[in-house]
Amino acid sequence: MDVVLDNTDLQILDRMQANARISNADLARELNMAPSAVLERVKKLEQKKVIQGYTTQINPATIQQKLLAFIFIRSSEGFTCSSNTAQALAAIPEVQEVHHIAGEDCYLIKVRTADSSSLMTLMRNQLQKIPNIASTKTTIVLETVKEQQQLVIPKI
Amino acid sequence: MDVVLDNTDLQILDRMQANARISNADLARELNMAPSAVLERVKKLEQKKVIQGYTTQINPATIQQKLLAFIFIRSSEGFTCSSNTAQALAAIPEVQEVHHIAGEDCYLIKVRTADSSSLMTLMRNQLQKIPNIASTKTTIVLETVKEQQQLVIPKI
DNA sequence: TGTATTTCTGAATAAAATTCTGACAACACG
DNA sequence: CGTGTTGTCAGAATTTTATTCAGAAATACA
Repeated sequence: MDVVLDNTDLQILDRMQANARISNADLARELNMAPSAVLERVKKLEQKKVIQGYTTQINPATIQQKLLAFIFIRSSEGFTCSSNTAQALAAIPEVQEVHHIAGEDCYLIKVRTADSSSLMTLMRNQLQKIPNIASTKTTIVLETVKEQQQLVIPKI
Repeated sequence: MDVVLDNTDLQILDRMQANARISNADLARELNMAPSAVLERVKKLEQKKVIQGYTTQINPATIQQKLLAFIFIRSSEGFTCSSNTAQALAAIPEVQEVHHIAGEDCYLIKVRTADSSSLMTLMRNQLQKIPNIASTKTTIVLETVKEQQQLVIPKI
């Protein structure tokens, strides 16, 4: 059940993480392999769910998402963090991440909105209407220095 | 200087965010346009930096990254959050996000490691050696419910 | 209304993805 | 040892796609 990745797989993942749209032919050239061999590996990585998908990174400012915030959410006393709450949070498009965390708070979510006023609107109209949410603690991001998944290649 | 995106652009971004490796031909079919027209738009979105890149989402558990944590970092008294500190944080591969935040703390970082012991090692050997870091406050993620950038399509 | 600009279609060409066949190596096991 | 199995790979053939281009349609604007 455990997925085993050799050095070639890691090379492929490393390059595809940096550029998901690299052509299979280019990838093959970089690895000095036949395109068919590389393609076969990529397909297997997809099947084995090592590769979960390919996404396009969009400049948030250009799509009216200039504000980024992290919000800690605490459930009402006596309520365990239910998966319903998590699902309700995840259903909101502006909510880009939902993490169930250890400690007193229940969830940490990452939210993108146009500006601070639309964040307020979101919190009033969407978050507060989700059952069992007792309180929130918001952290506003002033500037993002790095935001990128990066492969940590194990020593061979 | 302001980038203007029409409905077609948003359709393209929406589909490419869901699958960055969709073929230009398929995209054109979905939008009922000629491939050349779609390709032209994608190239422009790249030039205008609306599209910042294409990445592959890798299942963290398969590459020995089973632990996810958020760490709040506070600078030493009397030190403003310097960009040097941010750069030092960003240079660590396990540190996947670095946000400069409002409030008493300076930075919020997102870290992925194999397990809690390797997180401890990272904090001792890497974080604590960065100058001007006074204290850290760590939040361990138990379960991630959602983690995906999602396009918020404006009403047309 | 005329003109410039942008965006599109459709066809041609170059390049790439995909499929397939068979070779080769590593391995398990009788 | 020999044999069958499995997994990986290269190379060629075929299908599909990316890319380029000329000109038509649409749009903006003076």
